[in-house]
Amino acid sequence: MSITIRDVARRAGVSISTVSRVLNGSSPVREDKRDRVIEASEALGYAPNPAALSLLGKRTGGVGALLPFVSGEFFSELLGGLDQAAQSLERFLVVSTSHRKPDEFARIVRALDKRVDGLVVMAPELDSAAAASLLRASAPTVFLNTFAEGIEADMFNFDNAGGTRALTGHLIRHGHRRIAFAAGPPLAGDSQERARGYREAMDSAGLQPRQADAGYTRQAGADAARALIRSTTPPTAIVAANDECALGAILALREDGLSVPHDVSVVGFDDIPAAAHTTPSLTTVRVPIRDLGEQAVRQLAARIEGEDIGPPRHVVMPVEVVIRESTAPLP
Amino acid sequence: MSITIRDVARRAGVSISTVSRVLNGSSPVREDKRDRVIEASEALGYAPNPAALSLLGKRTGGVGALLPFVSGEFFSELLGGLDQAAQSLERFLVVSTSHRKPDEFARIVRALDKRVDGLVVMAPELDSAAAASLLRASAPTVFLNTFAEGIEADMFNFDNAGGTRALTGHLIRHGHRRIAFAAGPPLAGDSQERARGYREAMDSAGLQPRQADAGYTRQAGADAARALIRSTTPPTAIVAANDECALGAILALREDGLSVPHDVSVVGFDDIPAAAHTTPSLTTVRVPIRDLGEQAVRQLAARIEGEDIGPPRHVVMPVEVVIRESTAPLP
DNA sequence: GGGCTTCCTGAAAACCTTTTCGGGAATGAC
DNA sequence: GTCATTCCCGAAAAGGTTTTCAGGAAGCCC
Repeated sequence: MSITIRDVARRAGVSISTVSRVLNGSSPVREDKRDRVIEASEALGYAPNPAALSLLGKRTGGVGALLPFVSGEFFSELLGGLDQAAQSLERFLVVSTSHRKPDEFARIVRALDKRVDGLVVMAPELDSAAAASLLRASAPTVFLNTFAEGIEADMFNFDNAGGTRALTGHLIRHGHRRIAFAAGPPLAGDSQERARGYREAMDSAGLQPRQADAGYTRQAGADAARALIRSTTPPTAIVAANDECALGAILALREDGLSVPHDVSVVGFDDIPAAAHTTPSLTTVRVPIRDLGEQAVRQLAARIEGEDIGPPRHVVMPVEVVIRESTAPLP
Repeated sequence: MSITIRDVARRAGVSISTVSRVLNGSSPVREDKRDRVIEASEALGYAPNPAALSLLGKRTGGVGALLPFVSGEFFSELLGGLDQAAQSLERFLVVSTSHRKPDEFARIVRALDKRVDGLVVMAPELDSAAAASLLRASAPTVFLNTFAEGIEADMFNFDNAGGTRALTGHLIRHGHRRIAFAAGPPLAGDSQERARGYREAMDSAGLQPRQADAGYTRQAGADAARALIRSTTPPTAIVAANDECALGAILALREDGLSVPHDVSVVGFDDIPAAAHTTPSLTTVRVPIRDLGEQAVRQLAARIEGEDIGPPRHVVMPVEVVIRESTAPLP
């Protein structure tokens, strides 16, 4: 059995109320008793039972992170950011992954709700109705990379559209005209935003957009690239939905005997570590993943503490184009 | 306020005991009442308060993971494995990172202990005394990559020594004689094991081992490689403590105008994703990180359930040498 | 029909802590 | 010396749930 406040009280020869008062400094206690309580508490290594605190409606000290999944370099960076902020705020992180099905999502939220003081939710495929029902859960919630309209909650996003717009513009300035977009999952909000940025850049240059269905995986990128390149009018550049997709595309192009960037330029999104170390290194958009995680947790913590930080904020974090070897001017 | 068992009882017109009995199937309840309870419970969307359960000494459904840190590809894979097993066992994952200081470590363990049913601890730098005191905490514990002798607990490790032994042997068979080892953190058990495997292979070939202090980071690998290569008898091959270290070494060698593998062969350890995608791709040892995480959680869950799975097991998981481009026979 | 068993169900205790309430002692004012 | 005030501190309630205990009703046997 573990040590309870009663053990401390017995050893110090006082009541449990007095122990609680000393340890929380909630009201004055005569000096001799206070000393005895402190001595007993330290000798026994007492720590309050978190379950009892939580039952009393006190803070649990936890932040919950609900992520679509957890492997891959993107998430490893994100987790690093979440963890760092949690550490510095003396909170602990409860990570849970939701495997897309909406009812499972609700179940996990309910289970998590009581265990933590607040939730960081990343669910790009979440729609507004689902997000709204989520918010009825009592714990404060911050959304990451989630594009639900009309939701009264803090939301932190990258400038997805701005990123692909800038990348596509870069290709256009390099003389490319037939630029295709290998799209991500159709239901994901960030994916839709990236598609929008691409289309806007193409439109404003008077070029015809051309979209192929792909996804956020290497396999999907490879398949899409093969389909594009074997079509009657193959593109000279491919804007991929993310880096994984771009890396898959490059692999497929090379297998077809094409050179990147000589024959085809390819760009990605996210700037995962592999983007810099692959050959050719990948022109992409650097997103401040780590920052995103950190800021989200800090904002959440502020809400939890009940600080007066105004109405919910919708933050769009700037992204940065990184030019590397996978793009070249059209000769 | 959230819905309690009392709300369900009121709506169903029974006592809270009856509600508990129906929902847990702990003893028979007459059919009409049972139906009413189930109806009420579903209509209200009732879910038991985890804090109350935990207070009663019931399971919390959580698995705690205590890791040295959380970013990097290695940990992302590990987390993926932990998460996958936790998901399939209907448990949730509480992740906490311990930033090495021993007292902080103890603090986190204490805080985590009551919130979860068991702990997966990865602490390569943990010594036996610390591990033993950790085990006095009541929750079942499984150690990962931790080398504490004489500890009565489940431990899952890779065959670290076997891995470097095999890699070093590979280099020796390729005609290398001057093979140096860029060592990892001196206090980490896995690091010591890798050093041991290297030394054993060198000894049994009658070669002189040569060790340079490095670490598990690129920077450390680069520094060590520079020092080695500028010495009077530079090695023709470097065995690095892990992949990050190897990648750093390769970078430094190239900056010095040397070709890998033509002038110097380099090998790593872990087979992180970047190892396959870098140029030259890295000869290394593939460790079943994901499996390790999965198995650890499964073993922990079995202990928690109190299944009769015999005494603590010390599992050494086999590793696999992956030959790629960063090694070549000596001409 | 009376006594005994069986079955079901409600009351209450237990888990651990914080906080409110009330009482007792000490101190100060007159 | 008496009364009022202040200061401490212990008892008890509350929070949500499971489980034990005990009691009531129904069924069975003779």
